[in-house]
Amino acid sequence: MLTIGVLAKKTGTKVQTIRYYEQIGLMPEPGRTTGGQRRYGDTELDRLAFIRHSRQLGFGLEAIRELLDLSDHPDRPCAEADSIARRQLKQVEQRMARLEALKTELERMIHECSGGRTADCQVLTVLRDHSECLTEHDEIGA
Amino acid sequence: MLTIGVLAKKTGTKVQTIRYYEQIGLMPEPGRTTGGQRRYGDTELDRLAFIRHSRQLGFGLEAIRELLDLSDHPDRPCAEADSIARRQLKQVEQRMARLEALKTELERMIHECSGGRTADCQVLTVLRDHSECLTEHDEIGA
DNA sequence: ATACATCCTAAAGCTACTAGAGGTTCAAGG
DNA sequence: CCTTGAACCTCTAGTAGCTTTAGGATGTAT
Repeated sequence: MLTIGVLAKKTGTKVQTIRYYEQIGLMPEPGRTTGGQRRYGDTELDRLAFIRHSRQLGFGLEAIRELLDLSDHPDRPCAEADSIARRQLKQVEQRMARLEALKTELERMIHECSGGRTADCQVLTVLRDHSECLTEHDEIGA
Repeated sequence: MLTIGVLAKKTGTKVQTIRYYEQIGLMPEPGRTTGGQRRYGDTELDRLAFIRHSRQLGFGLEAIRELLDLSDHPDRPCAEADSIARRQLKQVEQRMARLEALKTELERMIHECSGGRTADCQVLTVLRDHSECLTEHDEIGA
């Protein structure tokens, strides 16, 4: 039986995050000691590891909820899991494309900065006037 | 003199967002009509355009606050603006590197999925067991 | 018995907005 | 002058995914 602190360490999660996952129903309510402290078993350890690993791969909590649900039903076709993963991949690719454009623009800004007074600073000039931009970009909702 | 709605359209911002920027002190309190409606001039238009463009390049609101401040003092050296931009570039590069690793892993997961039952689904298997991963990755705080 | 790390709950804070409720003002047309 | 309807106003709450804080209670080792 693991305390919440040990579980946290084993999975690289913060204690509060585990309680948060419980609160939103992503983790089950575990057993408690007579004093009211949570005690976990291996099932919960596996589940939390799954959640954390999915988070590391960028899946959102709702997607993870679906994946966990699929994982609990071994006999269903896996097409759905596949499509969730594909969706995630598409998002990652989109984010990368945006970041690529930003990177180019930032590099150009920095490159052109002559290191003088802010009045002549290219960094600020570019920010002031979008038409100075050579690349299209629209992050913000990225 | 511009109404908040016109200013919003010109800068591609939502009306509420402009009010929000005012609330957090990023935009100044503008003049008002006798009826209490906000009226803006070109100074505010420029400032908002600067903010929006900076956001599009991924700068956070605090960084933008600093950049605006520098922009207001043309005689100071621009080293600071330069370093803010470099910081931002570094962040973008880090995010890209992380996304690259995620992309690789997601592609592998999807590629290996045979399309059968969830019991054999590679997508779920990989999520279950981090040691199945071939790449290092740690997004989450990305 | 006592010390001290760890645990508990509940509520607020974070980023950067967005959305909604419920009411007021402005500009144009009749 | 009066009405209509779009756009404005404030205030509050909600979004994701946690983190932080406050103020106690518990568990374990000595």
